[in-house]
Amino acid sequence: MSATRLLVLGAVRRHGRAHGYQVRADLEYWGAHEWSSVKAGSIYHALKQMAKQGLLVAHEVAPSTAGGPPRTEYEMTAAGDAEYFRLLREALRRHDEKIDFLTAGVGFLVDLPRAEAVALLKERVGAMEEWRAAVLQHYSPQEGEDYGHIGEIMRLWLHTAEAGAEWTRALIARLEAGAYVMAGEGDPWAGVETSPGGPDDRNPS
Amino acid sequence: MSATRLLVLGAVRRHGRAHGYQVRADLEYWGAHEWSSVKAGSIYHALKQMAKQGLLVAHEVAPSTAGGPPRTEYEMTAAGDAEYFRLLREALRRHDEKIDFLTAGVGFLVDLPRAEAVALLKERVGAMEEWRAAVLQHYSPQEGEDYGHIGEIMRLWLHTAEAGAEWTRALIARLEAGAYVMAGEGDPWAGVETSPGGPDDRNPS
DNA sequence: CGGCCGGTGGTCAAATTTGACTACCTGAGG
DNA sequence: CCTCAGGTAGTCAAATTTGACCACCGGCCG
Repeated sequence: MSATRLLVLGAVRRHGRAHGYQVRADLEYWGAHEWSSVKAGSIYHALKQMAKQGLLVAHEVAPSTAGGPPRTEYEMTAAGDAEYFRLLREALRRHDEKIDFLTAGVGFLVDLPRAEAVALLKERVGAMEEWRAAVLQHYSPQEGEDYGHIGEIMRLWLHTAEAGAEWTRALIARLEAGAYVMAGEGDPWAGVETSPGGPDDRNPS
Repeated sequence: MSATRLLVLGAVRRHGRAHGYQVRADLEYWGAHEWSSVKAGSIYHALKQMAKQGLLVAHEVAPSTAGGPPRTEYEMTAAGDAEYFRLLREALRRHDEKIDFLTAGVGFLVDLPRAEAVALLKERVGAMEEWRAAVLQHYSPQEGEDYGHIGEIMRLWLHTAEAGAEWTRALIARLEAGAYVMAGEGDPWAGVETSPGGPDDRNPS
């Protein structure tokens, strides 16, 4: 359930067929390096791995148009498409995953039909509320107990979760009000560029 | 800059000397499995690795008090202590790290003198505010631009960051009001248990 | 024309994480 | 007394991530 696979599958799917560098460039353009530490190396690894697992097919391709070593193009398979949607749904549904996974899911949100996206997000909110109640229950100091500064951890998580729930509710409202073009409503990616230039790799922090 | 190393170093430090299972039990008791996916395997790896790097020294020890294979105890070195504080400071200072790293930092907050902790947290808030301004600047839609649903990613991050900043400010206030016993003020860990029992490993999700 | 800078496309080793698995001992129940 | 559940302590292979590095090409500057 990693963000990497979702991002890479999503990028390849967008083009139908893509080589590693193109995926890399897209992710860079989408600002993925800002919120999801996906390094260049992981992309090539993920492509190879997923090809081995039948989620993609690899095509060897001649030395390329613009200098550099020969490149390999990858194409989605039916299995890859299924896995993509499985990951996408998990990303939106689960509240107990790393935030970069959710973020990647949001990036591909419009690949789902509107009703399903809303349903998944509502499931998310519900799970967060349950979780919140469970934490409060478990950590409410009983007689003579004192969690000391450890209580701060709980506060931090409750605070973070509350913010996440708020954002989710707002997104649901926007979707229900008809925001964005979703799957089955035309081309969701119209107007949203993929990538004009290449990535910028220098000075990786 | 991983949460694992900070957690493991912190746990060993707490006991002065500890074997892998003890660290594992502590983390479990602290609820670390709830917020920081640190798996048992990683703990043993981290211990060995850090021993190899001179942050810990390994002592071979006889078959143990309570059944099971012989265990290895690890002890902090001066270098380990320095690394611990380096990680701890980074955890509190950086706003651009994964949340489990921050959480681990909070767990060990009281190992720092009060003034330093407050200073680090203030640095954190400052950095978040700058970051926020930069994002808003960069993503304010110009003439004819439309980020479409990609704007949701930015909203999510701004929202999350805002919640983090709020929590941080509140924590600073509590610290300035004298909450908790910090380094140099007595025993910060008085009353806060380490671990009474063992970890529970079944049904790992 | 020579050199070199930056973009292109990728490989590689090392570190880390993950999840399953092993092996031992103790105590309770039959 | 036997067995079996469960706690104790850790290993291992496979997957993944990280960060450094390589090789090639086009164009620009002097």
